[in-house]
Amino acid sequence: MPELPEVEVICRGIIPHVRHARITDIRYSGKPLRTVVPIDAMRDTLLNVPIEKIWRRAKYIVFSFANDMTLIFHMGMSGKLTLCPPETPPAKHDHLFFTLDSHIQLRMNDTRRFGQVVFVDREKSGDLETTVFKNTGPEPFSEACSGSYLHRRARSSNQPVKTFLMNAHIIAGIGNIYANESLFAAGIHPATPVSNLSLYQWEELMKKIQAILHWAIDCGGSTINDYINASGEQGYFQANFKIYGKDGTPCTICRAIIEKMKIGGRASYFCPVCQKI
DNA sequence: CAAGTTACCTGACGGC
DNA sequence: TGCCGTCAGGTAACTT
Repeated sequence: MPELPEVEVICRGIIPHVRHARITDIRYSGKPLRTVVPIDAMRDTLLNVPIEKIWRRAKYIVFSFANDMTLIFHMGMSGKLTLCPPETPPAKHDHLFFTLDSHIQLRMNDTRRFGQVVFVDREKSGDLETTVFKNTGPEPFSEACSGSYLHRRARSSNQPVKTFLMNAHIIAGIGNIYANESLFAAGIHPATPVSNLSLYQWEELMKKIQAILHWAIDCGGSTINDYINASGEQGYFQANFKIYGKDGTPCTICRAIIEKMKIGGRASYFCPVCQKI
């Protein structure tokens, strides 16, 4: 599921059902996630406290409570937040169950358990950007995340551009799929050393990144309405993949056969004609 | 010290 | 059928 668009879709889907609600009960499967689940702190401080605000930062979903405590979820490779009636039997890999006073249950399901839940105490909650997110790069839709910003960060590096885009310390929210798709849209070979790219190329790439992320959110958004009923909910964007997973098939632009290579240990797809180093 | 590798975990898939 | 290796949308801690 979870790159920026998927996390954004989950977030938008749960907001109407969760905002202003209070958690009345928290249960935990006991299975370890990527980091220790702060079950005691959650039970001690969050029960019956209104949830004030829910938003996305990078690939994280942040819940802030009326008592200034904050809870942050990361979905890892396979995590989801789902809503269901509280009496719904636990599904395989449901790990956290938050019963709400709105007679709904928010669940975190995560097959591979690379996800995490971070509890942030009152003292640090006020300034997440300088604590939890101090090493997280700017949001792709923000002013700070411009072509010139990327150009500057790339100056003294020979990293492949795809690895650079997937580095959350440089720019937030881009994973393997959207790195591949954005580079195809921009006509840039994923192995291109970042120092080779001109300011103009960074500006064009940044526009493609934003357009593709917006498009993907809109596609996922079409399933938001029935999110509460959704079992195995999916966005539509995979129907629009132009390069990810398309090795061996013709490029939609030039009909050349799409190739696959590993870059930084991750599957990378490119058109050998349209994407130049 | 930038950049490559490993570790965390389950499940799906292909080859034999 | 089943056993094995490989791979999967992320990230941080390692090593080189």
